Order: sequence, then structure tokens, then C-alpha cells
Amino acid sequence: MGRQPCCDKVGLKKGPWTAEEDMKLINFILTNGQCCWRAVPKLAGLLRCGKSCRLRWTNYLRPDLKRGILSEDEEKMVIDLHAKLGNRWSKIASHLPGRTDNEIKNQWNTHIKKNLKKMGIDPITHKPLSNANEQTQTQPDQQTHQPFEKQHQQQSLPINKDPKYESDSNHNKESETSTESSTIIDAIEEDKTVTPLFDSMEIIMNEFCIDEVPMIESNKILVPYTPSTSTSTTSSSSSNSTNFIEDFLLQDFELSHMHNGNENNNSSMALWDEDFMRSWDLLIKDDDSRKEVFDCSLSQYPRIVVDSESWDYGLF
DNA sequence: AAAGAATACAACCGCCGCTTC
DNA sequence: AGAAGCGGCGGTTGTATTCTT
Repeated sequence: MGRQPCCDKVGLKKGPWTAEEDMKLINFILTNGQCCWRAVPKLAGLLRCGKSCRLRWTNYLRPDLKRGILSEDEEKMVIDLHAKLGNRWSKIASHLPGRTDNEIKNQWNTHIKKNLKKMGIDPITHKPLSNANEQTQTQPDQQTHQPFEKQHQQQSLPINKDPKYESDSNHNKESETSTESSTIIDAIEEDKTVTPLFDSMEIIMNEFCIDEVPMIESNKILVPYTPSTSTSTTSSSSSNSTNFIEDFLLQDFELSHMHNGNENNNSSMALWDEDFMRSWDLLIKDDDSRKEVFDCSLSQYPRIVVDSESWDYGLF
């Protein structure tokens, strides 16, 4: 009955992944694509369970990941989405291309939650903290009711000087005694003006609505176009000729880029971005033997334009 | 400079819904 | 039909790094 177990978990390695393990996994997936995760560790020669491999790939090794802390815009989106979706990190992550649920979850727990609390907002309910809490804390209420600019200077949040917001601010001041029981979520869902207690949150919410966030399909993901004769940002980070990934991939993305007919779109997310290229480059540089393995696999690898289907189904 | 505290984040664990046998 | 695996998800933990005293 049923299937064979994923792994017997006996003799399997746990803990941090080594560079060598990463190499094996990358090498395997580049060669074979994403297939049955249960089979991956065996085929790739890893003493890990399939689940661990999947996690490592999706959260860390995947080439379309952005690394580093969330931008202000991304942070706003996360707050907005969290207000709507709660702790459904994967759903939230799906609106932030290049970000993983794990990453967003970590950012939420370490940064965003703290910031919201500082602003006097309950990160769970997205409502203002209760009066009782406010009294016991260092005047969070006052902070919440400070003018937008002051608040955002303190919180390092962007200040929107659009007159629209100023008028909203005035409007809010006028209606300061109006109902404060409605929630931000309600406001979003009903597309209402947020009540004054949510001044700070209003700024956050104003610019972002998940319905407006375009989902980026992988066949539309671009890297900055760099003619082979010029110095690219990527090559600047790894200027020697051993950056085989760059050599391997850039032409493909040039094709993709040409396909989209926009040679100057440097703001688009890079599928193989600088950090990622650098990290792989470093990974490979530290061991020539690994490079050989990698070179081999990549040379086997036909030039392709990654589209959404092939990426999703591991076909490349 | 050293020790302890705080922070950041990768990785694991266990649960759940769907699929497979 | 139902037992059991698979993939995915969210919560939690462990550890490395950074900051503070």
C-alpha cells in the first residue's frame, strides 16, 4: 500500500550544508532539472533527505532568488499582505518575486514586527496596540499620532510628499474622533480611507495593493543587457575568465532580453543576479576540482531561454 | 579585549492536503 | 476505500555574527 518512504533517515546528514553539498545539488538540478525530490539525494550523491534538498534549493540555491534585506517597498508589501493574509508566508512570498517564504518569515519576525510595535501597531492584528499596552510602553501612542514625516524619519520609512497624502492627513485630523474600531484589513478590503489611528499604516498601505502587483513570469525575467564587448556589472564582480556561469548564461538571457525588446531595462530583476553569480563564483573558485565538475555539467547543458513552464517543471 | 546579550537567518520539525498505490 | 508517501507550509530552534557593556 502507498508509496515507499521518502527516506529512512538513518545515516542522513543534518545541519548546515557544505559548499560541496551545494555543488552537488546545483550540479544535479542544472543537469536534470527539478524532479522527484525523493530521488534527488540518491542521484546527486547526497546524504540528505529529499525534503532537505528541496528546502536548500528553494530557499537558498535557486538562481532567481534575491538576497539581502527587503527593500522599503518590499517591506511595505509584506505588511500590506500580512494584514490581508496573516501568516501565510508562501502566499505573501508569491507576490514578491525572488523572495522565499522563509526569508519573509524571518524578516517579519526580526525586523518588521519590531518596527510595527515601535509604531504602536499590533503586528498580529494590525490594529493599534491596546491602551493598556500603550500606557506601559514608552509613549507609543504619541508616536503613533505624530505627523507622518516625523514618524517616518524615526522609523526610516519613506515619506510620501504627494499632496494627496497631505489632504488625507488633513482629512484624518478632521475625523480624528470618528470610529477607530475599524481595522486596517477592513479598510483595505472595503477600499476605505484608513482612520487616523492608522496614520502610519496608511502611508504603508497607500502605495500597495496586492491586486496591483504584477506577477512576474519567469519568461519575462530579465537581466541587465550587457553586450559581450563591454564590462557588465556581473563581470565586474567576477572579472576573471573563470566565471563560467556568466559565460554560460548571459547569452541565453540576452536572447530573452531581445525577445522582450527592451535593451535598457536595467531595473528588472535578474534571474542570475550579481550576488548569486558572485556566490557561485566564490563557491567554485575555492576548489578547482569542483570547477571541473561544474564546467563539465554546464558544458553538457544546452543554451536555453528559461520560460515559466520549463522552470516550473524542471525541464529547462 | 573579553564576556554576555541581542540579532539574523539557515535549517529542522511536524502537520496538512493531495496523490498514489 | 483507505493507508501511506510526497510536497508544501508555518512554527520553532540552533548557531553564527554583531552589538553592547
